[in-house]
Amino acid sequence: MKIKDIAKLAGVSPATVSRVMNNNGYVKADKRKAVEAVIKEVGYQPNEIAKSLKNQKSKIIGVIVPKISTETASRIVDGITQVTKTRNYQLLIANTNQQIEEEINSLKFLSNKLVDGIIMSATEVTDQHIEVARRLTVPLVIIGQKMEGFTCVLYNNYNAVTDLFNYIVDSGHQEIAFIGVDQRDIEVGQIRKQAYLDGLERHQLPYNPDLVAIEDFSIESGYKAMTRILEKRLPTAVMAVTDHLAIGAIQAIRDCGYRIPEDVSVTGIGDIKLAQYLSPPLTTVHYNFKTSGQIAAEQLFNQMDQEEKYVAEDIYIDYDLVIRNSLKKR
Amino acid sequence: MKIKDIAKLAGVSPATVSRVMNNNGYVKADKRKAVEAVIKEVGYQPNEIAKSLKNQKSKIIGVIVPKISTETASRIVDGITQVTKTRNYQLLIANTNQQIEEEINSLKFLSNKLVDGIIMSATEVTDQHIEVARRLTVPLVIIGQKMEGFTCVLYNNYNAVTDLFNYIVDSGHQEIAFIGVDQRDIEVGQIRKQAYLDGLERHQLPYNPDLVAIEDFSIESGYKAMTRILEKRLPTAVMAVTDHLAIGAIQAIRDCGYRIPEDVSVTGIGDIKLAQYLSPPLTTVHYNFKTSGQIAAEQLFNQMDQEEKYVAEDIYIDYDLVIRNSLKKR
DNA sequence: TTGTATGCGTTATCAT
DNA sequence: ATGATAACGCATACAA
Repeated sequence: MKIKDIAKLAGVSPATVSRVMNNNGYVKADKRKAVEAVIKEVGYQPNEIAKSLKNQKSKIIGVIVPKISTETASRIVDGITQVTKTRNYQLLIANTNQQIEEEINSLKFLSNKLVDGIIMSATEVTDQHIEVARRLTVPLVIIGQKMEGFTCVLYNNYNAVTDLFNYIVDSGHQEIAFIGVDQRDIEVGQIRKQAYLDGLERHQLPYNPDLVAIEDFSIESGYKAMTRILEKRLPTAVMAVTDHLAIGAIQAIRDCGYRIPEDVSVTGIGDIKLAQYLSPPLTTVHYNFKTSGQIAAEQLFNQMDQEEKYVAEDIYIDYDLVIRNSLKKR
Repeated sequence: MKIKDIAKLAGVSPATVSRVMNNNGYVKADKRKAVEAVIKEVGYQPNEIAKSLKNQKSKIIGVIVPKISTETASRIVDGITQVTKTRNYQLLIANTNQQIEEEINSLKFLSNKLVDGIIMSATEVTDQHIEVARRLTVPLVIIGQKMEGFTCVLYNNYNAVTDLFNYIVDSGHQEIAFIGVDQRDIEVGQIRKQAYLDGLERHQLPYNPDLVAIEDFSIESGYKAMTRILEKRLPTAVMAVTDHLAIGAIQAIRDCGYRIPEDVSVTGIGDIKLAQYLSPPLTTVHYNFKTSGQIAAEQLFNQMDQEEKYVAEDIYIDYDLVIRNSLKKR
């Protein structure tokens, strides 16, 4: 059923039907009523693709995430939908499974006039990313990583880890282990580690490579990393760069017969929903991922709305230290 | 940059460019090379919307979920992407926030030739759902609920709860509380409860309304429900219809000064990723949500591929009883 | 106030 | 083997 058919049934021209559908232009009350009657009668719904082609916009926002089945990603997406729905925009999700190549491809593909703007939650930013991003014909907002020349929504990782580190030291810990991720992830792998190293130095604590382990993002990685550390030395506290890593570490510590937090304290970062329901509840840093999605979407719409060149800006999301019982004062 | 421009730059007709892009029709090697050179040169990417209009298909699958920021939903979506990517299909996500109306709207909207097929993860199926679904011009697959006339991917809730109930009774429990959800959710609210009731009868256990509480899906709801039950009576075991409800219940039980599982045993359903990392690790039923997403997508493609009327079928997803330490033998 | 006709960017049909 | 052109369904400029 297309606009022509409706026109015929209502005894008017296609243009009139279009005017009724979009509520613009002049159309007499009786014709309008006739058209509306037919529309309701046959349950006519316009072809969105044809509209997109004609209007040169799809009312779709592309979202690129490294892995949708992750609490972080799904909360970001939730935040994005929160604001896109007020604008009647739809979300096209590209799940890249942490494959850099997939990410680049999605970036290219989505921009082919399929979407009006793109939000990308990134873990790693390569030169290739930047190159493709520069060629984009639609606005792009990045979440989670810094990318020169684009609006980025960032978590204040350095300050967060610093605050957390200070709190751990203030609680009387001197042997603080660190479980991190690959340095290619600038924000999580590099900055969080740097804050740890700077923390050691600031408190005149020695750097001990035996207390540092680098792994992937999974719970299992946390387990492996902690196991490696325990083979060499027993720290009094462990700082993991994500809650999942912390959970794996806790498991490993228990499997070695130690108690938490009596023997070893553990902290995470992220404050996943279940962090407070673990036992002991996890001391961590709360990031409001949903908010970051909302802000990214708002920024994107800002760029889409204004014709002139926008000014890229970095926006830092607030964080909160969440003190629970997985860390014990000594 | 459109096909016409490429044609001009390469000194050929638009038709030839199209042939090169799609690798069909005849085109001499030298012309092909010329066209390819220009395409690479200017980084040409075809307009997907125009292609969709012309081809009468968008290569987009619509996915309707009640709440994306939920482990269940995101794992289902993950499964769907797993198979859509092999077909070069994109995913359009409609996050309905558990609003029935939003669900209906999405169903209507997505079908307007915007998507080639729809997968809907449902919590409640109303007459309105069915009516709109029947008018759909694209195939539809339902996950999680039964809907007459459509292919449904279902969790075998009755059997799962029955197995779990039997296990609880076999472990020596007689006072078994039940925390459920609203009956409008047929599968989770109704069938799981019916299996509980039938379990009582089969084992000649009395039905005690004081031991049954109905709430929403959240952890907080589990807490509230359990608190209400504890005000009246102390069961030896609690069966919650989701892991989140179980987690809330555990919290409530502990806040009343009881130990788990020594004083009260608790079970969940779903086996969220963290279930095994709780203390005590949660006894639950494992559902492979990712698999259900994959199967739904495969079913959808089956329907999209064949021209003739397909036969709606119900597909049940396997489950596994996962015995952990939140339930104690008496 | 309404209708006719054109074009959005692509593909496919039909000539050549 | 290649090119001109119509058509996909809609919105809009222009004519009436």
